[in-house]
Amino acid sequence: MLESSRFLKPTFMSKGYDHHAIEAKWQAYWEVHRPFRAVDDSSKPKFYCLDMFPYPSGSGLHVGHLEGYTATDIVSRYKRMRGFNVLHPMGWDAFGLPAEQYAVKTGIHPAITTAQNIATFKRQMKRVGLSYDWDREFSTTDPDYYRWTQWIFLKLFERGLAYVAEVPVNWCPALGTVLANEEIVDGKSELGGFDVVRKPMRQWVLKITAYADRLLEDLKLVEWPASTLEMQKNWIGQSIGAEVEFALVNQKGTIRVFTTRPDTLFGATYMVLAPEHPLVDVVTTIGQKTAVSVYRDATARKSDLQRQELEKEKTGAFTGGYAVNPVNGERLPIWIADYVLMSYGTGAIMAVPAHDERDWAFARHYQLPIREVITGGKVDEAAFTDTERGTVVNSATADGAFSINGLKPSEAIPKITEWLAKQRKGTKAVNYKLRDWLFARQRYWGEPFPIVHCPECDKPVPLSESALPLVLPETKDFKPDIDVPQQTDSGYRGTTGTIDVMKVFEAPLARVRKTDGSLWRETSCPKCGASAERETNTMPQWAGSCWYYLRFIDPKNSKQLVDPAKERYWMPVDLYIGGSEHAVLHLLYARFWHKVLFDIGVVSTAEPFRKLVHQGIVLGEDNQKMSKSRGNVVNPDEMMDQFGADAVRLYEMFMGPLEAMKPWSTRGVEGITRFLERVWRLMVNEEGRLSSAVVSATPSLDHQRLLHQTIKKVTEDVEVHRFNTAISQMMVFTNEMTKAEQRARALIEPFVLLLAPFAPHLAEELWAILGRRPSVSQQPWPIFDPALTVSERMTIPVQVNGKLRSKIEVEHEATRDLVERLSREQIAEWLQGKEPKKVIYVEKKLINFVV
RNA sequence: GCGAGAGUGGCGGAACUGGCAGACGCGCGAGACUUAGGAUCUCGUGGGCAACCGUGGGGGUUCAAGUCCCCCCUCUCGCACCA
Repeated sequence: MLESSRFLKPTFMSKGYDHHAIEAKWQAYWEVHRPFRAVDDSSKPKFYCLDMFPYPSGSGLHVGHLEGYTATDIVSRYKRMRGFNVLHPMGWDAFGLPAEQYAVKTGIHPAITTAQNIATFKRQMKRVGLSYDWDREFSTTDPDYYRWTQWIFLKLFERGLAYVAEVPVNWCPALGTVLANEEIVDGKSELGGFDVVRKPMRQWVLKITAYADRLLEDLKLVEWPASTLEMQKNWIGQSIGAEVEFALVNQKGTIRVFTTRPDTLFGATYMVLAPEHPLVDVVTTIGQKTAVSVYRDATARKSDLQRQELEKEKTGAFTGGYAVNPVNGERLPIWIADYVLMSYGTGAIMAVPAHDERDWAFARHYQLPIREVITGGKVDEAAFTDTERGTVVNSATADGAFSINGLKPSEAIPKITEWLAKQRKGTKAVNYKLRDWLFARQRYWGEPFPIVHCPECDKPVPLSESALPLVLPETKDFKPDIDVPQQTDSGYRGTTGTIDVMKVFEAPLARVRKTDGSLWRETSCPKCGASAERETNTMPQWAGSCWYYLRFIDPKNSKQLVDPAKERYWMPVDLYIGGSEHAVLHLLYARFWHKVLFDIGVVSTAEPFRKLVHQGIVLGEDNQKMSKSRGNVVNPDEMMDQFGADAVRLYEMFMGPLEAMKPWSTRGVEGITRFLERVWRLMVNEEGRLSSAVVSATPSLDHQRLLHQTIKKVTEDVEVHRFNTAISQMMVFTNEMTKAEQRARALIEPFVLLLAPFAPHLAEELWAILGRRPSVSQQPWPIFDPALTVSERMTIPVQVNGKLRSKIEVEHEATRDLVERLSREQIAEWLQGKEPKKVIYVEKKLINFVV
């Protein structure tokens, strides 16, 4: 145990500011005294300040991580000094593919690499001086944690929000697993960039679509970046329109279509079904059978990527069948075409080529009629899709009982929708782009599903809550399969010859044997006792990060996911900082789970994260994205070796606005080091003792003003996360104080407090040198006197015709008359004796003579 | 194509509701202290000899525009046949 008296004496140094010694000393102090622990039963106001917890990769922290972590650390330290009870925790999102792929390659168990990586991350974080409450640390891979992840899954299952379905999935042969839509970028896996194929598969799916409306609506409740709100809205993709029934000609049945433009119903000239639509077989005539089946086969062979290729010609086939337009009784030919997707809306559309670009292109290609029902465009040349311009025409029933003619499209839409509903020909309808969330992965390193498949019960049976956690069994066989396809330039190839990319691998858990030699998956049904099989898929990495912010509130609770009283005290997260790459994935999934937990009474808030900020990407010195191959990766450990943690922290914040993408500059870190050394010399002499320049005398009024202006600027900037300008103000203060021969304690001490959240090690040491007791982090934040933030003299720019011609200096209380009189003297040569047409004086700002 | 954000010195970036463009830092230049300086300190530093010109380009509103309005260009991010 370190004796605390050690921290009362300044570290002796012969050569000025020694960041190594100072940082080691104060990190040891914090380790012993734990000033950053959050207390649950506090009467203080709370502040929950959260970082997106990292996946502990093998390469350690990078400077991009540090940007966000430093920002939340400054806010946390600042809020503590402002009297808040701050919860600032850290943990590990440690399930996932990289550790498992490493295990496949090396045979080293993912648990081992994960533990090593966590140790590295934690060491680096402590070295940066991040003020986490380490008592609350956990990893998503801890059985005590994933027990509750499994528990939430059971709740989802109970409520019918987790179900097994045979759905077309994104199968990645190289990774040997299915992927969520959100994990695919441009037809390739987000991780590794491997090709993904579409195939039907029996899978666990979470019914996120049941929450689509609330996920959209509640975006109003949060303070998030506009771009992120926009991305979530787009991803949810709500569109409001109508469903309309078209009766088939000469047979029973109707085609139901979804349209956002019911106002163009009278302009429909044909119908299109998705090639997979079940009615295709019904409507296809004998004569068209061959053409239809040829087209369907061709579509089935196409990958999603091919099918979605842009600028390609629209293709399709006529089925021979017809449907009736409910508003005018017209017979419309029914086509199939792959531009209509089975997965959206009803998988069928009414085609209005005059007012829809896709229909227009298709009609052109197959020479189908184009009928204009909204004037205002040139439908021979292009589809006219505007809803705010143009007038509806040719849109009345034959008997004249109903008409939308003469209306603007945006007016016609609600009118015809209402009429369709009354006539029982259609209904108002809302559609979402959002699809249900494919939740299973055929992997080892993830949370096992607390589910048993029982042949007797003939359905998935949940484990009881008391059986949790269902611990991930031990194995040495992590491979997705014996033969994993390798992706080459010419497509997939197996390691043992040709391979079927459509082959489904058994998940590794299916092969795991217990010590007695039996298979892990062999078990008995919790419901009927019959022999049954465990689910062998595992949950995706997103599962653990969906609710971790709740566990930090009550990390050791063995009875509940979180204690309700503690949850009510700490939630919501007040500030959440992390990368924008999670704008849809993690942030949408977490919001979904949170709403489910809200519905079952586990949480008290509708939304988990009140304020969200994305730190910008840190580029290499060459202005390029940091990457190993470019060799421009900046290593935080090396930077800290050279310049110290405080300098790295300060520089991270000084680079530019938190949200902006900006390049690293080692020269810039040097500049920051010079600033810290100047701060040091402000109050410490050559021998490392308190400088004789530091005096107890009352500071001059000018210096007091500078201090109060600095307190004001730093305070306000920290509140809105503008750390770069806060630091620049501290530099201004330091530069001014450096010039002064006498530096009053009354100035220096508050300044050290301002510096403390930014450069905590240096601030602790300076505080000690000033003879004060630690910890500086527990001192109250300085308060500024507004009266002292304004100067008593002010400089007024004098303009003639808006051009700066002179400046005058006057008392703060100077009257307009005085300012004008003094100004006229200054700019006499510009006025040349003439009387100005107009004189504009902006109080305490500027005076402008118009001649 | 659609949506969001952004274009300011040699560089990173400041500039509250329209009111001194370029704070602060880097770099650069000069000087001081020095045996020495890649340490430190001081001063200077948008362009132009100047009148003047300068916030991506072009119009406009205004006494006054980086900031407001219209048109255009470039870059970044996201979505992408979503009916």
